[in-house]
Amino acid sequence: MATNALSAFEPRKTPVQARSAVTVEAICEAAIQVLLSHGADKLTTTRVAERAGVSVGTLYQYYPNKESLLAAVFEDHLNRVTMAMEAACKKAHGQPLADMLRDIVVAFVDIKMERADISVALYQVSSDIGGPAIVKKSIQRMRKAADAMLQTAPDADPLPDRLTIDVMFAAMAGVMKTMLESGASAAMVRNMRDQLVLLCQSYMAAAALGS
Amino acid sequence: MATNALSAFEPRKTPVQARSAVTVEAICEAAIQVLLSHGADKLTTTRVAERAGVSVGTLYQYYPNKESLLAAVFEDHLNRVTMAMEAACKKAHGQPLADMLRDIVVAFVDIKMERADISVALYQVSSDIGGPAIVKKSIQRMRKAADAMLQTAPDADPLPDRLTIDVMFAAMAGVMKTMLESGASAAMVRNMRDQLVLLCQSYMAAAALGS
Amino acid sequence: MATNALSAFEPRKTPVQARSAVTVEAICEAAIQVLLSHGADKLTTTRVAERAGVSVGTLYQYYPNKESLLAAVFEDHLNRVTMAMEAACKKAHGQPLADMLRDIVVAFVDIKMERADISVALYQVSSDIGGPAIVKKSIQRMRKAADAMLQTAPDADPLPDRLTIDVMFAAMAGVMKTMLESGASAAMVRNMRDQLVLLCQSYMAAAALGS
Amino acid sequence: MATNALSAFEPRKTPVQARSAVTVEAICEAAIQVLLSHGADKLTTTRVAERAGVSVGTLYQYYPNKESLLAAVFEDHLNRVTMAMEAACKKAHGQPLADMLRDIVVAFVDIKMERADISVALYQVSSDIGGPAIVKKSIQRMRKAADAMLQTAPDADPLPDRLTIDVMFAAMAGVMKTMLESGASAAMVRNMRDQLVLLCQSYMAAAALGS
DNA sequence: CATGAATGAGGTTTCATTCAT
DNA sequence: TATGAATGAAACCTCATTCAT
Repeated sequence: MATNALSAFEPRKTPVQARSAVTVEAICEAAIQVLLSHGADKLTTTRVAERAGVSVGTLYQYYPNKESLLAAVFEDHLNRVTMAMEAACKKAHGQPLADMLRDIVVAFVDIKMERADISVALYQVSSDIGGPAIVKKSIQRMRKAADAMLQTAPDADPLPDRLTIDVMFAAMAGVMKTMLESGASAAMVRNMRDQLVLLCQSYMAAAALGS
Repeated sequence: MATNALSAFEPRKTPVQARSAVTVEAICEAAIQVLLSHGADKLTTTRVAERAGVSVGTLYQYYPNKESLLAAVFEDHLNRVTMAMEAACKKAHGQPLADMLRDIVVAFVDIKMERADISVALYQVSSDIGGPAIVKKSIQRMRKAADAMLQTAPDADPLPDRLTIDVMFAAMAGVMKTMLESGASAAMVRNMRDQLVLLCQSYMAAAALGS
Repeated sequence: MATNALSAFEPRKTPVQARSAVTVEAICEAAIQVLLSHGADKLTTTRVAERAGVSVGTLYQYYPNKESLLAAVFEDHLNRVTMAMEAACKKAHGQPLADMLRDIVVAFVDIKMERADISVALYQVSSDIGGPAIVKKSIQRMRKAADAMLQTAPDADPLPDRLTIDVMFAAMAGVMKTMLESGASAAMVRNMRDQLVLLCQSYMAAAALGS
Repeated sequence: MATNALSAFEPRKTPVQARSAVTVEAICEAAIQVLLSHGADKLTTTRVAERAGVSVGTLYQYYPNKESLLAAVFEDHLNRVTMAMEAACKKAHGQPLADMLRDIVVAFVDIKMERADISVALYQVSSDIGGPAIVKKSIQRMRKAADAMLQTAPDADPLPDRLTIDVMFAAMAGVMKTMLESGASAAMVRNMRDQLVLLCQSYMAAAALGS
């Protein structure tokens, strides 16, 4: 069912030729640019095509409708974040729990800040395109990676359960979102990141005791 | 500046007569209903008026434009949440820190769940109506109430700083949002609430030590 | 099923105010004008609205889409024809069969020629709007009226069966259509009409003998 | 004038090579398939090319535009019908009038039913491509063949005039169309065919007496 | 004050056609 | 010759907003 619902947002054709790949990339990038400069409600397919330097028709060759374009951009962004998190989890295998948590928080904040503008812009369109459903898939991947990582921690005993991990990620996302939307400075972000590390570490420790 | 930007969203006239108050209430409620049943992008002023049982013209007597209506609904919801939190903070004066945190987390989760549908619905329109700005005001009030509360805690030493409190609230909001959007059951919400209590308590304790 | 399929073509709201009725009439008339002057494929809702002296939005207040507008015009025309035929049938009650047939052929040709331009124009759009289904309803009414009429004929023995009547009407329609599309002169139409009378009379007589 | 107007619909190049002939045939057949499965307004050149297993570009090598393709298909169909009728007329030379009429009605119904789907499908596009003009040419050929045939009838005296023949053909076409559009069963078609024979015979006999 | 018909700018989407490869 | 990516004019339709009644 969820799959069916999402199918309407799937890209129309996969670019096989070099020319096409460039075009698709340009369209996605243009969508982000327009989102940033005009806002979600002023984002029109015509404007995106214009900014991408192609005609509207071309845009519609690759995306069956406006929503599918935004969903693709959204998914792409989430994909980068998720992959960065997976990499961070893998890299942290075998470390003590506290170090693990520090590393993934840092990785999360870093990847988000790297394209902070996009993150903020995409919050705007999330609801129009079945954002929560896409997020859910991303969360599953992250949870899986975190699980695998935690099992290699020498001092994670007992292992945190699923709920604990989900709550931790949700807290991270929430703090990050608030921070991004408030337009925080680099220094503030650093402080916030440290707090987030502390939050995760203390919460995980407490959760271990409490269970 | 922020004030000017927001002025466009202010309601047009204050209902002084009983009849008007009823009408305004009906319109707001209708807006929520439409949001829930049709989604943000299918919400039209005509549809809202229809559902409220009045004509479009009447709607425009009370709200100068669509955004002001949505902003009013959004603000109203946030107001309820904020007031509930202020009340909870006040009520918890003088208690030990852990109890305080438990109480406000419980209050937060309860008030959000009370009209969970509205919360979810409003996430959709938040960005179109300067949501973050409205949220910021709400956060300020909550921080103020929390500050006042914490100063009466016998065991809060040192007092948590502003960043700590903000991070805590942001974490709470993030976890709550994820939970609401995942359509969690009552039982899951209870579990999540307990986790959130744990999170806040452990984080506050750790923050006190760390500073 | 047929009803459901047609429901998409139903007018959107019934005009209750005097102003509206005028508007609706203007739109229908404009649709015919555009059909005549530009042809079916050049008929756009914008053009129709322009010709009617209203805005596109107004057009869409009364018809949910282009097809429903054309279907309404089509149905209206068919209605006039059908009513004229019903009247002619009724008027011919009690006459000898040959006179009956002459009268209804004359009535048919006359009513079609009266707005010959519209008839021709509507052939163009018939298929886009479920024309055959609408026609079927009209035929049923005409068959019923013809049946009632024939039963009062002193010399119709045996009474023609349903197939015979349907074939006769189909033949009439076919001849009429060919004639209209060939842009025949008034004199040619008169001749054709006489032939059609002859055709119906001879066919009915033969059918009576043959059964 | 008519010639000029039609010139835009002429095929672009005559397929001289075997490969081309196959391609053209595939395109025509695909056009019919699309017409049947999607309807006239959903028929796009791209879709036709797809179904034919060639690229749009190739389609445009053989037909200068969409209309010329449809016109070609239409004309081709009419051609088959006309040729079948000419053959039937020729074959009936020298027979009594009643037999002649029976034979050509049977031939007409048979050839139409042979590809009933195409007939119905083509009614849809007839108006977009100057259908009546194409039909007129076909009718002329059929009239000529019928004339030649009738002159060999031992019992056709006086010979029916042009109007009579035209009316007869128009009646045949009208009855056939109504039948096809109503989706009649094979049995119904047989009955209708018998009626049509009767109609033509009686009408021709009456026309002979009346003149 | 309430109504709801009218407005029309502007958004999304389609599709016949071309042309560089 | 065949391909199919690109084009962009133009179609359909929506909906926030106004204003005469």
